[in-house]
Amino acid sequence: MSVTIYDVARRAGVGIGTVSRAINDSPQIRPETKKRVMEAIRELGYTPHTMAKRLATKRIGIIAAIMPFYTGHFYHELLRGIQKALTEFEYDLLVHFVDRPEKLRAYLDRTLSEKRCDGLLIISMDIPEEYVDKLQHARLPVVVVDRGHDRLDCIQVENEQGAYLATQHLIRFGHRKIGMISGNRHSEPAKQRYEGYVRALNEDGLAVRPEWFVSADMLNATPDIQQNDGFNIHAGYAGMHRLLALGDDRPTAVFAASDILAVGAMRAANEAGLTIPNDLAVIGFDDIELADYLSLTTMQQPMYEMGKLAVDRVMEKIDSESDEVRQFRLSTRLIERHSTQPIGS
Amino acid sequence: MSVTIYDVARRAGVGIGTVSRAINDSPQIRPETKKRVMEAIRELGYTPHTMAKRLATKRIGIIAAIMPFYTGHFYHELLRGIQKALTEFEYDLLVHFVDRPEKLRAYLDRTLSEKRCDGLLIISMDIPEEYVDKLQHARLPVVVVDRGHDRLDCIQVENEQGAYLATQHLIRFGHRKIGMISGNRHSEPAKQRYEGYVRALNEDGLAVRPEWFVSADMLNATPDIQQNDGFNIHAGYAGMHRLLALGDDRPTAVFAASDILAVGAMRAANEAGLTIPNDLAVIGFDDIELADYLSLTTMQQPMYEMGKLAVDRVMEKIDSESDEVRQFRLSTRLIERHSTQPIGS
DNA sequence: ATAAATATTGGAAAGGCTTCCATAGCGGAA
DNA sequence: TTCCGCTATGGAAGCCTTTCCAATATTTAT
Repeated sequence: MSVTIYDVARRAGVGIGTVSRAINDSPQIRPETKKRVMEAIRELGYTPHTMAKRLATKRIGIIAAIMPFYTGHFYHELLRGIQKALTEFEYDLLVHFVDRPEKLRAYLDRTLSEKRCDGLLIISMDIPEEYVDKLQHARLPVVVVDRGHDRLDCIQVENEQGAYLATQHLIRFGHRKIGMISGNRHSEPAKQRYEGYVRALNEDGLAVRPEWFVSADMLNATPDIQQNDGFNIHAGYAGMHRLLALGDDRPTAVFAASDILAVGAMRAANEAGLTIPNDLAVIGFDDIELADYLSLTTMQQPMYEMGKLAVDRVMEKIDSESDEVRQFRLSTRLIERHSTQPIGS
Repeated sequence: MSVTIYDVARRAGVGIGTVSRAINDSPQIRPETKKRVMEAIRELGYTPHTMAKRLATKRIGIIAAIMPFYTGHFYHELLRGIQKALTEFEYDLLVHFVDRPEKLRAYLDRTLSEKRCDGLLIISMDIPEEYVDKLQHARLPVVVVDRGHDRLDCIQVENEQGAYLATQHLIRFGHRKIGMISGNRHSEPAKQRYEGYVRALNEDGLAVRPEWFVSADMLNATPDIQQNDGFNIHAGYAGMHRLLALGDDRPTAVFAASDILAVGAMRAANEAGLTIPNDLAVIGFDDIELADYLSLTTMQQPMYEMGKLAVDRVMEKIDSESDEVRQFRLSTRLIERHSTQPIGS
């Protein structure tokens, strides 16, 4: 029914092996022969059968990405980096969005029981221990993105260092009373950023006051506030309210563990009649689109690079078959805008 | 090397056909035989080879989605719907983000020359005429989402009707001077929404004043303002500035062709000292996450349903092999919040 | 008990490609 | 002219399923 290499071979007066070599840019073929084959291919309108090829080569040409069902700039940029790199390898991207942890298990089971991709990118998700074993046993190349891992390859941003720099930035500008608003404390990035915040404060001998730290899980457990692991606008808003309730004892500057938290926080502050940065300085983390628009000082994460690196690494693993595990850490960059300024200026 | 059905067949003491039947829940097998086979499968740790299966069945189990590289709630929800439906069919989703129209061509060429999916969803994109022919000729099931099309199956929201209802809502609240801020005029949704806006005005005998209509392409061609086809926060901001420059002659209410435009517009209005909804009413279109947060009245698009419907339809086409072309239109719903209120209340 | 109908089963063939090995063709060295 | 050592070529075998048809086992009807 459809045109196969046999048809092409007959038409070009060559063997099927030669046709295959012509298609795959093998050096083992005379240029003129190749030309004749290519001509036959064009005449017959031949297109290679992808599945047959995959069966024969055992290469699928697909990388799967599993990621949480969050929206936002972070994933957008990450995907852009992934896509860019993948296109260069002529690989396709299979995405699977996950909204609940059980779904991750289900998907991993399916991926492991049917080989549907050559490699896997697990983004912003914690991997149940038993699946780490399964993944390693199946020898499926995996790169964990936006989370650290000791037994799997991983790529993450220097969260601790970034938070340290952000807090230091506020200290440099003369702030002594520095609060932090965070997503759920138990999430990996939240923990690391908290540590960086504390380190910067300690280094300058500033107080780490428990009441100046608010995280989403400390607030009402409304679905709004818990979504996206507590990194959402509502948590930022409610968190800031909590800080403002402290009255005169409130922080004069706030490090928000993500830009979207900062946006909610700024809104609460504005509504309370505070102007930013005069009455309150705010620094975020991520550098989302809205940050530029609202002139929010923030720590930029190299998301695009992270995506690219993740793909490069997983392709490397696919090719090498080596079991070596490598951890990558990318650094953040301070983007100064107008939500922070030297005190008294 | 790897375990195949032959190994399973030998172990279970049956033929390979029987193994295949056991795996695929064929009714043509005795329950006890099936049990024996399943046992052998477990013992050997057999997993079916996906590519071989695909070669044999000519079913790939993948739907590809091509979509623009926009971020935002709209695509988020759409993907959620797509994913949900696909999971039910046990199909995978291949996504390809496109940032420039040439890329669309390149991807379509690749998709057409190698059969890498069973069906295609083309989202929010205009399809070059020549590719319409190619797609039809290749008999690849295609559903166009968020755009109309006369020769291909398509699913879109009732843009005209939605805009009509939005404008009518403003009129009902007593507004007579109603402006509109839009993305690029040449984009399909922008055109349709403009028509709805005009229809509502005409119906009530209100003036359609050219200076009350601003679209992204009428503004400075900075990259910021042109991104996302003019449906972005910067265009909303600049557009509102333009309207405010009209002084006393400015509209008292504005229909923004998307929520994100409305957000920019509201910001400009706030900065100019106007309060919403008292000094200016604003209605958006989309119902993005931020709309709820900012209490923006808007027209909600059934994006999740759209995604689900798109998948259902493309699966239907895959199964039926019929060439029938169907157009779907989903209606929008008014979500009243606080950015609009009856005049004088 | 026996024929007829039905339910199960086995395995060859098909699906379309890559790869490997044997063979053919070629130019240059002896 | 005869070999040798390359490169280029042909095509069988292999990748792993599904499917179809023939063969066998089991029921059911008589």
